[in-house]
Amino acid sequence: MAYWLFKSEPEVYGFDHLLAETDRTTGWDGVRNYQARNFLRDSIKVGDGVLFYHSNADPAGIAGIAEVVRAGHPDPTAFDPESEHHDPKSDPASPTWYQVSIRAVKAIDPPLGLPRLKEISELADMELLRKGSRLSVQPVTEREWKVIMALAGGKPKKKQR
DNA sequence: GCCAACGTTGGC
DNA sequence: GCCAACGTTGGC
Repeated sequence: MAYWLFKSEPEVYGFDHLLAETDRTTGWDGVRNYQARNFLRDSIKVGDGVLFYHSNADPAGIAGIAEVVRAGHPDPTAFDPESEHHDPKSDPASPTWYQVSIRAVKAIDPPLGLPRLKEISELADMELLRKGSRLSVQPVTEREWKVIMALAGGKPKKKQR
């Protein structure tokens, strides 16, 4: 069991889109970065937790929780000439690009905004918060996951301000 | 819209 | 293999 953060622009595909899918499930296609591809192909397993992050958004932040329901398999959009993610260089016999399938678990509404996340000292080392970080599929530690779950639970705390 | 940070491409 | 040019990401 491991934890991940997936980025998406909500104007393109937000957590609401995932909730609207059949069985709240979709293939996470279109990833065209090798480091992210390696996670999708090799590391992400059924049952892993996913933080659904809205980038280029107002507000930018974690908008939902999902779970992995299918491990890495070839991304069909790479072979589809109609797809904007088509990659003619990818050979179906030895695919370049992979996807996993995820299912929505629950929305975080309102999202956990980026400024809020930056305030949490236990999250200071998150890949997401590193300056210049662009990785669209990234690992999250168990500790970070638990902290975020607690924040997402929305329970009032004494120290809240 | 700006621009820093990053990844990829291609000439050499 | 080096690295400049270019395109993209993503916060602000």
